[in-house]
Amino acid sequence: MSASEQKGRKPRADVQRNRAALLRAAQHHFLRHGVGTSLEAVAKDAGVGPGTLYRHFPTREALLAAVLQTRSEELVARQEEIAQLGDAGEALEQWLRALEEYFSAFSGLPEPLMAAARAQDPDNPLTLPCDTVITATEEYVRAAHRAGNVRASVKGYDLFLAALSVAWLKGAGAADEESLDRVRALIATGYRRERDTQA
Amino acid sequence: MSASEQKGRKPRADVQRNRAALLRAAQHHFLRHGVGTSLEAVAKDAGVGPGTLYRHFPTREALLAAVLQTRSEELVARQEEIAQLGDAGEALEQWLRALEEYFSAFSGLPEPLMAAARAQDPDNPLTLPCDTVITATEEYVRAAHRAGNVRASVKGYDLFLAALSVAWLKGAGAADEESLDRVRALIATGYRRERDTQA
DNA sequence: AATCAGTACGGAGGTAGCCTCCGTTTTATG
DNA sequence: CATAAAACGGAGGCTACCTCCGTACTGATT
Repeated sequence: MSASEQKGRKPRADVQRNRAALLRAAQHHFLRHGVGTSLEAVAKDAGVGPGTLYRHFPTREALLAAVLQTRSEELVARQEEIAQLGDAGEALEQWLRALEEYFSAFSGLPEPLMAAARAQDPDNPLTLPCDTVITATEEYVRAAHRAGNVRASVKGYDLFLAALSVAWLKGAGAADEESLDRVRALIATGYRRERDTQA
Repeated sequence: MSASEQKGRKPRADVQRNRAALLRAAQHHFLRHGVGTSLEAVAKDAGVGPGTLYRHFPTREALLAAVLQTRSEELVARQEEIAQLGDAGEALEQWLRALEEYFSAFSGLPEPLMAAARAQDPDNPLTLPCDTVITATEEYVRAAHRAGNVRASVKGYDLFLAALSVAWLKGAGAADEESLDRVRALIATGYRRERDTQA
């Protein structure tokens, strides 16, 4: 018993079934309609009543965090790939790109993530993943600092915010890919340390 | 008769009265609770029924645009101040700062502005102010390009998006002023053309 | 197999906000 | 003062949120 398991009773079958159905339905709806989607619709789609949904996931954030779990695992995988890279500057760049994709998983996701990042509310289920990526970003920045790839004034949290902003721009659909690429380049130019200023 | 006035009948007194009361109440509520505030509460506060509110302002955006009018005028005033400046780079910088403040007038404002900027829907009352500031930004960027203060790859629309993003960060309350300042600096470093790379 | 107790289910129902429709009231005008 | 056009306002239909509690299900025990 590592922590909070095996209370002596086998978990009920319907609980697991419903939880899985809810997660499946929720992912579908979040993808299709963004994080603001109707939770009642999710419940109906999963074939359960609203009460069941709220028992499993007391808040929208709880459901979101659970659905996001899959993406978090992808992010970890990306980190392992990135670890293969020799160049710390390149690693940071790829990490920021991965972050941005993570934040763009569902339209409207940046909003609650930001709220969680700021509030540091231990009851918010998004706080944990949020803190995790912030810490990771800080480490990438630290490495890039040591390698001299990034301006000294740049902090990890700043780049977290920048990635979140770009994801917001993307998710709100306000910008075509070209504009987004130029904004990304703008930010990259902003944090990179000039070693060879090309012309 | 310039366009659509003086239809032969004097405008009713109650119409003007109610409109003014609605605008006053709306500004108050937008300031206090953000752009997502309850419109019914606004109506009640203005002392009118919901029907009256919706007759005057058929959509939330219409009300928002009307309330924003005052701020737009402030922005024009800022433009005149900025016009006094000799340096195009300085002018651009101040304009972006003014833009950011404009976008931060109410919490949640960047969202509908972005939607309006993208959709180009002539029925959306926010499209006009949005286009206006985009055009103005493009002009400041053009001037700064000519003066050699800004990288050639940077477009006005990019900086509009950047200002909107910073306003979003600010309004969502996700960042302390220090972080925001560093993000602003990051962006500024990104668009400025390096002439004297300070050490 | 049958019972039992604990757990989970589900949907009814209270709350809130959106927006519309239409009978009533206000208003400018002759 | 009479009249018609214009505006009012609130009732009501809708959707979504979230909770509460009687009922149903499930795993354990005998």
